Order: sequence, then structure tokens, then C-alpha cells
Amino acid sequence: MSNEHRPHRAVSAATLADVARAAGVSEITASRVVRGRGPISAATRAKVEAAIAAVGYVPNRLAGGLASAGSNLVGVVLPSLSNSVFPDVLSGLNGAIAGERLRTLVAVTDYDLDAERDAVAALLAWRPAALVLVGLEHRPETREMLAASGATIIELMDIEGDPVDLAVGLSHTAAGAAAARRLLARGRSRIGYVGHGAGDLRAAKRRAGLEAALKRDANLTLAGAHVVDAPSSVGAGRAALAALLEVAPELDAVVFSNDDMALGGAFHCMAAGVDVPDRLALVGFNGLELANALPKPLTTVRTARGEIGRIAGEVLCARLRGETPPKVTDVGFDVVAGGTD
Amino acid sequence: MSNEHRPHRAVSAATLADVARAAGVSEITASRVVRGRGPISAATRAKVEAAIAAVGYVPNRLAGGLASAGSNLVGVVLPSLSNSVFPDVLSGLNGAIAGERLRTLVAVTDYDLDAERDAVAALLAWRPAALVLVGLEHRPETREMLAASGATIIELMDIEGDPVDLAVGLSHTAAGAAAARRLLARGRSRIGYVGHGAGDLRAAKRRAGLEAALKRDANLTLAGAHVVDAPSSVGAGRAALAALLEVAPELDAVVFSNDDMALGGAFHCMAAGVDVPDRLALVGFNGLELANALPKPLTTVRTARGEIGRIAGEVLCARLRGETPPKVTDVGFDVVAGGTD
DNA sequence: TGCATCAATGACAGCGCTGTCATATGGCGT
DNA sequence: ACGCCATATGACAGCGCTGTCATTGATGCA
Repeated sequence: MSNEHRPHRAVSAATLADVARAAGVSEITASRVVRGRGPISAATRAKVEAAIAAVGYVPNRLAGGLASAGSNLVGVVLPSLSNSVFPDVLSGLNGAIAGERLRTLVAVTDYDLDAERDAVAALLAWRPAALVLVGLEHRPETREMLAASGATIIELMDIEGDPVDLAVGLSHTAAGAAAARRLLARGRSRIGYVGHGAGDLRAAKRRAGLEAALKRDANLTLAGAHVVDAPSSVGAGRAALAALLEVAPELDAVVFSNDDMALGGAFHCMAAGVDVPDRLALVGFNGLELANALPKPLTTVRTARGEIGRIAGEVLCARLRGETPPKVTDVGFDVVAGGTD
Repeated sequence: MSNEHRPHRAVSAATLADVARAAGVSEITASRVVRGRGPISAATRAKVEAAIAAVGYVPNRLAGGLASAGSNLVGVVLPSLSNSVFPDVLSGLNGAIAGERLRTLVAVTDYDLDAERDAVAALLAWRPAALVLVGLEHRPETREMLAASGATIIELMDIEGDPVDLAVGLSHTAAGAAAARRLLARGRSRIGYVGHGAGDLRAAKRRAGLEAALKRDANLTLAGAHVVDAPSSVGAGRAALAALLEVAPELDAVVFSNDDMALGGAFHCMAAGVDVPDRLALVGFNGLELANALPKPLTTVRTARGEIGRIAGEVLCARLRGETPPKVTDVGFDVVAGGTD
């Protein structure tokens, strides 16, 4: 009469031994059929496959991983899922590793390096074949764990710094500089900046690259800046540009920390009747699909996000096959000339 | 001299036995400290914790899961990551289960029910504590696997149908009907529809609800429809509305399959000089943050996406604790009166 | 004082699978 | 006829951990 719950376990999951018995072969032979390894005669394979279907066998990767000293999981630590950037990366990665029967185990840190450390520890407990993180800046303990794990480590998005193992990304400093040069070439000189919360280290590098290039190429400094203490969002961008123009109405261009923020800026301009680009130029960063569908497509610096994920997956597979992929892969970026500058 | 790669394993990972030896206690005692179970004296705990740090111990969840017949993983099968809807759900879920030391193992199906079946099989191999899917429609084999697994199953987003176990969502038929009633109340009568690819069953239910309510309440049928054979996107929405207005210029309102599509529609109207809402009303679905930052905020039917994830996490935790959560949780929806109707 | 109770710790087996090595079988060249 | 190799299969141990039950003192209470 017990109404006891056994949340963790199937009532009585079939094991490989059940399959083997049903097929009249040994466990190891059944195992080989399941994994597609080793020489198996067609007749045996058919028997085992029938047995698998008959008993409803689902392999137990916990046992398999333990026995073979490692899982087919790829740990992925992402700062956020709230704009499309990291989901795009994740999709690219998923697509590239699906063929190798690898799966992603995802953790999200909200741009918190302590949360990243904890996530790495938790993911390492699954003995992943590889671990994918974002950025090159981590807590020292994180780097130690990564190095000690012996797993393949891939750091995404950024290549300016010292990778633990492998890196796939781009130079955000250069991307910021490209935005600066673009605006200077278009004759802008009173350039402002709208940014978002401090956790995003790559956005900070872009801003630094922007300021450095303005200084170097035209001896300019930012004519105004407004940074919201919050994650990036369209609403935040809209409010931030409004606030910035309030105190610095003379600006003739604004660079945004990313496209979400820039989109908000574009919406503010539409609503407030600010003429874009004649009165004010807007430049974003990322190259989201959405920003290209605007009545005036956003001028932005496009990063190949899906591509970064895909290449990371390929680099990872190469390493797992025992090859030696390049330590750093620079996927670069494009300045997309839209209608807002 | 061998340059052999051991991709899967740390050079020599410390085990619980190493910790126990270093701490001068038995393995099981070390295990209890690691897991925070059972009565442990403060002195012993301190010794073991020091040993853990000294040897750099990282627990092996593969072994732990095998020994205790179940993992602390929650398998999550999502149709897509390409608009913010499912990332939002996932964030909510992650937040709600983090406290219980559960982790999500994510698979993406691209709205393909066969891919969903394969994903379920793959996730089940990890003996997850629970499995979270989207929608109530699955292949028969999928349902069988789910039922046979004995795990807690939660189906998200939809509540119209027969849940395998637990469901958290809303009535999309009712949401579609709400959009219809909203437009009728605003005096619209020549109502069109812009939709996206066939895999999205919930979008189809919304359309059905829309059409049924138009018929029932005003004896109207759709005055035009354009459905793109592609995933939803802002660009697709923009192109689709342009195409629809080409063949049905007399429309005075358009309902979109979701906010991404509607945003594209809004952009088309801005670009083509279609006066919204005087000449044409636009209604979306989802209530994305972004759509609310438009110069004219989008009128839409908001679903509590993060909330659905959060509640799913709570329902799940309740079940794992042995409680009996409600079989179906209706989170409802809100009609958000924006400026586009 | 004696006995139940509780806190703290340990011994042992086994979770389900796979790596390693061994074995059986048949074809083939000489 | 003989060894040799490739193919097909199996026996066995053990991966690292935890559930179960046992053990040891210390404590409470009549």
C-alpha cells in the first residue's frame, strides 16, 4: 500500500545483461552492438537489436562513462542566455558536435566569475570530454581546476589574453577600433558611448578599443558616455540614449555596447524625432539578424556567433581525435554598413 | 616517448579514496562530508575538507550516479534557441532548480518530433531525475520511453491535451481567441494573419483559436493569410507582411504568429509608410521585452515565459521531494494593450 | 545500575558497463 | 598439411562511488 516515490529510477530498467540474455549472447557482445564497435556478424547484430527493442533497453551512460573513464558530455559555461548571442553560439556548437555523439551540459553564470568557478567545478564532476567557456578572464582557482582536469578547454569569443588551452574568437579591441574608424571616416567627431553593466568584459574591451582609436587617429576623446548598471536590453538602450542626449545634445554619433542597446537607441530616436543618421549616427555591435530588418538597417560590427560555436565544435572534435588544432582561431568581424551612420 | 592523447581523463584524478587516506578516515566518511549527509563531527569535517583541498578532489558524478541509481540532471528538450522564448524558459528553470543542486542537460530539436524522440532517448541514458519537454504532442515512441522511464516528466507551454505526467503552460487556443476579441472590440473587421513554419504546433493552436473566435463572435473568417515556410524571425515577418498587403491591401488588422514576426511587420509598416494603428492594427504574441521598447509598443498577448520555467522547476522539486504537485498548472496570459491596435 | 537511544564512523558489496586479454573459427598461401 | 592472420565472440576485473547494515562509545532516564 506504500505510495512511495522513486523519482530517480525506472521501475526496473533493463540492463545490458537483460539484452544479452534475451539475445543469447554475452554482455560484451551486446555492448559492442549498442556502441557500434568491433566486428559483429550481421546475424548477431540483428538478434541483439531485436532484443534491445523487445526489452526496451536504454543504455546507462553513468555506468558507461564510469567504465570508460570519461563521458561524451561537453560542459558549456555561458554568461547569459538573455540576448541571442550565446544561444546562437550554443546552436552552432551543438550542430558541430552532434555528429560525434557529444552532448552539451550547460551552465549559466550571469557574468559572475564566482558563479563561473562553481559551474566549472560542477561540470568537471561529469568528467566531460571538453569544457567550453566564454572569455579569457577567470578566477585563478578556475584556471587551476581547468588545467588540472586534463580535459580539452575551449575559450570562446575573445582572443586577447592567455588561453588556458584553445581559443576561438576575435579581437574586441580591434572591433571597437573599427567602429571608431568607421565614424571618423564618415566625418563624425562628437562621438558618445552607451554601455551596459560591468560584468561584460568583452564590451569593456570594445569600448577601450574605441577610445584608443579615437585618440590615436583623431586625437578625440568620447564626447559623452552613459553606462547603465544592468544587463544589456533594448529598453535599457532606449533609456540610456535618452539620458545621454539630455546631458550631451551636441553628439553627432553614438556607439553602443551591443545591438540590443543600439536597437533601443534607434527606437528612442524614432520616438523622439531625432533624425538618424543626419543628426545622429548610431553604431551597434554583434550584427543581430533583427537589427538588419529595421526600416534603416543598423550599422554594426558583425561577429560570426554561430560560426564561433561551429568552429569551436570542430576544433574540439579535432582535439578529441588526437589531432593538434590551432591554439587560437581568429574568426574576425565585419563592419556592416547599414543606414544609421 | 608516446605522445598519446587521453582526452577523456585527467592525468590522474584524485578519488575519494585519496581524500580518505589523506584525512585518515574511511571512504564513506569522506563521502558523507562531500555530500553533506549524515552526522559528522566538526573535527572530522575539517580534516576531510582540508584533504579535499590538498589533493584537489573533484567528485565523480558518473560513479556517484551509478552507485545511487540516478543523476541530479534534469533533461530539457527545447524546440529552438533562436528567439528569446526558450532561453527565457530555460533561465527560469535553471534559477528554480539551482538550489536543489540539479543541472540541466539541454537538447534542441528544431521543432522536429523525430529529433525530439532521439533527444529523449539520449537524455534518458543519463538517468535524469526529471525530463522537461515542450508541448504535449510527441511521437508515440517518445511517450512510451517517457512513461517507461519512471522519471518525472514535465511538459511546458501548453495545457491543451493529455500530459504524460505534469504540465505547466497556458491555453494557446484561448490566447488566439483573446487576440480576436481584442481586435473585434477595437472595431476591426478585415483581419489577416501572418505565420511561420509548420513545426510550431502552439502557433497553430493560436491561429485556430483566433479563427474560431472570429467565427463565433462576429461570424468572420480571416481576410487574408500569409505563412512563411521557415522558422519565425523578424526578417521573415517583415517580408511576409509586405507580401500579404500586396494581395490583400484592404486589411485593417493583422495578427502575427509571434512577436518576432510582428516586429518585422511593424518595421515593414514604418518603412512603407503604413499608418499603425489607424490604417492597420498589429497584434503579436509572447510579450517580448523588446517589443515593448518600440516607439509604439506592440499590442501583444504576453506569456510568462520565465515564470513557466520557474514554476516548472518548483513543481519538479516538489515531486522529487515526494509531494504531489498539481498535474496541470495554468499560468495564463495577458493581453498587453500597446500602441499598435 | 541497566537498557534504550543516539551520534559518529566503518566494512562490504555492488551499481551497469567497458578495457584488456584470451579463445574459437575459418580461409589462405605455400 | 601447416602455420598465419583476420574475424567473431567471450571471461574477467574493476571504474569510483553510495546504500545498507554493523559497530562503538556516550548519553538519557527510570
